[in-house]
Formats: sequence, C-alpha cells, structure tokens
Amino acid sequence: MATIHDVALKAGVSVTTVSRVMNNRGYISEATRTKVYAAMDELGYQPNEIARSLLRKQSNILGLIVPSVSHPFFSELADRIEYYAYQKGYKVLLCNSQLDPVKERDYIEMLKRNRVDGIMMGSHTLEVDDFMSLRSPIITFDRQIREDIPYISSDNYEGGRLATERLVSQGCRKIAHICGNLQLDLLANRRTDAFRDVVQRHGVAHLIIQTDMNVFDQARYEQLLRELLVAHPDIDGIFATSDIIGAFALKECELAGKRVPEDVKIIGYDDVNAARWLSPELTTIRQPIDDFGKLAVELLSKQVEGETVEIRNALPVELVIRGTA
Amino acid sequence: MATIHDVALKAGVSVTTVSRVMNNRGYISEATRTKVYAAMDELGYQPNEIARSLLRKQSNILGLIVPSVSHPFFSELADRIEYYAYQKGYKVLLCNSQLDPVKERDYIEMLKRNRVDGIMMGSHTLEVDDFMSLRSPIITFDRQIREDIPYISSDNYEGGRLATERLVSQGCRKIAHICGNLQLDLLANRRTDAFRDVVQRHGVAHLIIQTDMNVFDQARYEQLLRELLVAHPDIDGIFATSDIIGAFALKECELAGKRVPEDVKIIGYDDVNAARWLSPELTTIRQPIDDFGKLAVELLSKQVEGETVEIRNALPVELVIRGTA
DNA sequence: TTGTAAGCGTTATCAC
DNA sequence: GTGATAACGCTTACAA
Repeated sequence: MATIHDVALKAGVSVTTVSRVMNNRGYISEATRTKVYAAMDELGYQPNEIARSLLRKQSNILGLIVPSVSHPFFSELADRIEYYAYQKGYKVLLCNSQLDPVKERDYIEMLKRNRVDGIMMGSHTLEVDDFMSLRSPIITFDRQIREDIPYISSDNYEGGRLATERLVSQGCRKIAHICGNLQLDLLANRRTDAFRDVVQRHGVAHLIIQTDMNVFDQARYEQLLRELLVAHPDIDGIFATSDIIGAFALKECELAGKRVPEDVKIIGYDDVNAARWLSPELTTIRQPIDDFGKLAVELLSKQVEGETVEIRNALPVELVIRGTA
Repeated sequence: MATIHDVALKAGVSVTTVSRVMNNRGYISEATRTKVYAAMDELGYQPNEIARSLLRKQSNILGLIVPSVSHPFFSELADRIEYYAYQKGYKVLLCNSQLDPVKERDYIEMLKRNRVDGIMMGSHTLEVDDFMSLRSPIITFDRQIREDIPYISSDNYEGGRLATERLVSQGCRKIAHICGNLQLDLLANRRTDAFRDVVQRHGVAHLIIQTDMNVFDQARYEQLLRELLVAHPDIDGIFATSDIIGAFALKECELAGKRVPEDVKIIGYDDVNAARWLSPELTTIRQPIDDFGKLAVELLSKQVEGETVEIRNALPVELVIRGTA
C-alpha cells in the first residue's frame, strides 16, 4: 500500500508538503496542491491512520463492552452508539463479554493496549479493581462502579412504580415480578424496590422471582415461567424486567390456556422493537435507548476533550400502553 | 501512560531486553526477567498495540459492515463473529451502513485507512467499484460482488423450496410470498425463484410482494401485511423472507380475526431467537448463523495468512417446524 | 545474555 | 511556500 513517501516521490515534492495538503495546513501553491492530489489518486493513496494515531496519541476508537449484542436491548443500544459515534468521527470496537468475568477483564486490557479513547461498559461483572488502573475515560450503563465514574441509566424506580401501579389499577390482585439477579449491584434493582413499595401500599398479593441473569438462556426463561404458572395458577399480573421475559410470559400464558390481557396482564421493560412483534403487542416501560447512545458518546467525547461531565445521568422512562395490560 | 522506555529505565535494562521479555524471544536470564516483570506491573505497563501494529503492518482488527446491528439477524451474526474473532485474537470494528451508500463507502475508506486485516460485508449497496482498490481480504454475506471475492450464503433456493413445499403440503391454496427488493442482486432472490417453481409445479395460486428492503421500517411491514390481507382475504399461506416479517404477518392475521395456523399458515426465514418469542412459535427456515460467523472469521484469517480460500460458500438450511405451519 | 540503532508512516518544529 | 529532521512506541537486525 502506498505511503506518503510514494506520493511525495511521484509528485516531486517532500513528504511535509504532502502532509500539508492532506491536512490543509499552512500555505501551499495551487500548482503543488494539484500535483499532490494527482499523485494521491494515481496511487490510490490512503493515509495510514495507525501512524497518525501513534503520533497524535488518539485512536478515535471507542470500546463498547456488552454482555451480548444478540440481546435486543444491547443490539439496539449498539446501533445507536455506532450512529452517534460515527457522527463525531469515532469508530466502535465491539466486545461481547458473554458475562464471563475473564473475558470482560481480558477485553478491558485489550482496549487499554489499543489505546482506545474511551470505554462504554454495558456489562456487569463484579471485578471493579480493573477499572482502577484505567486512565482513559469510561462510562457505564445502569451500574455505579465507583463514585467518580459517570453512569447512564433511566429512572428505574419510576419505571417499576409505573408498571406496578398500572397492573394494580387494572385490577390485578396477585402479581409476579420477574427480575434479574439482585445480588448484582445494578441500578435496575430499583425497579424491584418500587414493585415492593407499590404492591405493599395497595395490599396486593405478590411474589418476586429472580432469574439468574448471568445467562440469557431462553430455555430457562421458558421453564421458569411455566413453573410459575403451574405453582401459582391464580396469578393475574406479571411485571417482567425485560421485554424478552415479557414475551415468554405471554407465550406461556397462552400455552396454559390463559387469555392476555383478560386473565393475566403483562408488562415488560425496555420497549425494544420486539415488543411490537407480539400479538397482542406488549405493554412496557420504555427506556430511551436512543438517548442512552447519544449521551454515552457525548459523555465520552467530552471527557476526551478534557471537560468534566455529570456523574449521575438518569433519563426518564415512560409507560407505553399496548395490548397486554 | 508508561512506555517501554519507562520500564527499561526502572528495570535498569535496555528497551530491547524489555521487548524480549514481553515477547518471549531470545535468551534472557531469570534475574532480568524478574526485574522487568516487576517494573512492568509497578508501572501498570500495557504495551502500545498501535505502535506494534504500525511496525508489524497488521492491526488484528476486522471490519464488519452490516445494514444495522439492531436487526436480529445481523445482531446474532455480529455476536457470533465477535465470538470467533476473539478466539483468534482479532478485534471487531462495528459499522452500520444504515443501507446508505455514502456511509457504506465512507466506512470502507475508513477501514482501509485504519489498515484492518479484513472486511466482512453484510450490507448491500451497489457500488462495486470501491472494492476494486481494496487490497485487504474481504468477504461478503449473501452477495457475489465479484468473481474473485469469497462469499458466504446459505442454500437459498433450497430454503425457498422447503418453505413453499411445506405450505403446499399443508394444504395452502393461495400463497403470498413477501420478499426483499428483487432489483438488488442478492443471492436471497433464489428463494423467490424456488417459490415460483414450486407453486407453479403444484398449480397453486400465489402472489409475490416486494418490500423495499432499503429500510427496516416496521410501520411499513405492518401496513403492507394489513393491506395484503384486506386485498386478498382468501390467502391461506404466507412465506416471509425473514422472521421479523413473519412476526408481523402473524400479528396482522390475528388482528384480522384469522387463526394461525388453522386459517392461514406462515413460514418465516432465518430462525432468529425472536422466532421463539411468538405464540404460536414461528415455523421457519433455519440459516446457520453460528456457522456463518465461524466461516467468516476463518475465511478472513486464512487470507491474512496468505492461503487461498473457496469463493462459493453455501451452507445448508433446514426447515424448522413449529406452530405456524 | 544484553545493547545500539534503524525503521514502521505520520506530523510538528524549525529552517531556508 | 517548501523541505529536513525529530519524534510517537515498538521490534529486529546486527554487534558486543
């Protein structure tokens, strides 16, 4: 592949001059400019960004760590992040931790070695120490790993409240809440707090089921829901902590001969596209995924520029009423 | 951030020695090795991969261009690609073309400037010329852009045949096929060829609807299906070219008061996870997404090593019978 | 077993 | 207006 030297040679000028026309810096005569451009596309020249990065100490690459892009929430988030990153001239390095702490740590080290300009963590392993040594800007989703690391989340308590209030107001008398692993110190746990509060205030019967969120195991979700409906046939409301779980709840209800929303009402969480693939469409709590992505890139690029940013970034949620509750 | 010089200084050796310790090359005494390691983690040293890449002329980065990772097929494909890339020591740069030719071309140039080791194209714009100048290995999904560029696809004709035969054998007498834009020269169009052949052989009434696949517009899918069911209330079979379209078909059928599979039978394509979120679960043609990802990384890494690879890579498909047909 | 120095492809600094 | 040259952080002959 052609280098700046080849271009200089062909154009009969020095590399400095070539560099100048590329970057539009300093004065250059029209004549040289034309010569250089001619040489450049004659050679199909593309400047080597690696060399530039080395010199500039900036890679213009952002690392994104998620449990798995195959999960709709993260795939939509990744999509928005890429969108805004591109607008600001950043590239996105995709890392799936598969919720494996070893892989996650490994990826963090890789990102450090590759001198990425910033890291976005959508993954939840507990190893906090690894971030300590981290010099580059970092932000997390839905997790406060340290006092000084900015995080993005939505108003989880409000989301939980909205969902539960809806279920109660629609007449549910026994509500199941299916949530992730509460041991993991996620901000998403506030949804469960709200669920407890609302349900107790209204004196509504309820139960809380923790899924082992360490794996996105569809078969497990299915089994869990099935068992739940068998063990508690009188459940008339389900508040799931993701639309995917909500979808399985819907499917298992119908399989069990229960009508939704007549017999059982269901509310999901996230409002991913898939919520509208179901019939009836899923009532859910909408997280502003687009805003998440936009803010993530913004927080990082501001830090790159040396600005300080807000640590707590909680975005509003919204109850989206559709066909299941 | 610490450099190799800092480590050398602290350990009281030369940079060469540090490099040797890092890469396990040549002979080094146990004593120096220990000293160097000590210095390294005292400084939290991480070798600069950018400098390495520059020297080695290998970035160990693979570029992945897809229309949008938010689409389940591509999100699952990206997940598998990342999985296998990681195993081989490659990183993945995520590029969403949004099916915008400008952005796609822009990304290709960007990837060239960043000297990625290979490019995987899951996007479908028509600009072929841009690949001409491409020196780095490249592979495409479901598209043959040039005689000498390897592609990965599944047996699309067989998939179309399997789906249509199933519909016919289940008693469908008027089948709608919803496919992408047939102008785009995609291998996926073979599904439509098969549909035509089978349906004609059996003398079954049919119609073919092209969606403008240039956008993943859910509202459009919805409208299209709704209009179809109104215009042709006697349709009793639908073969959709993706599970997502299949999901919308299912939803619109139920909305129109038609029972699935009793009144209308539906078959999707891809077998993404979402196919099993619906109720009834979607009967579909399974594409081996995991194998796609594995093969993609393999083809690229082999080319990096200088091996030549198979140009045509068509993987087998499979009819997965579930609840809709 | 270890060190010196050149070079990877750029850009910034300073001359001319 | 343009050109040498040093540097970015690393690896690799080639010496010692």
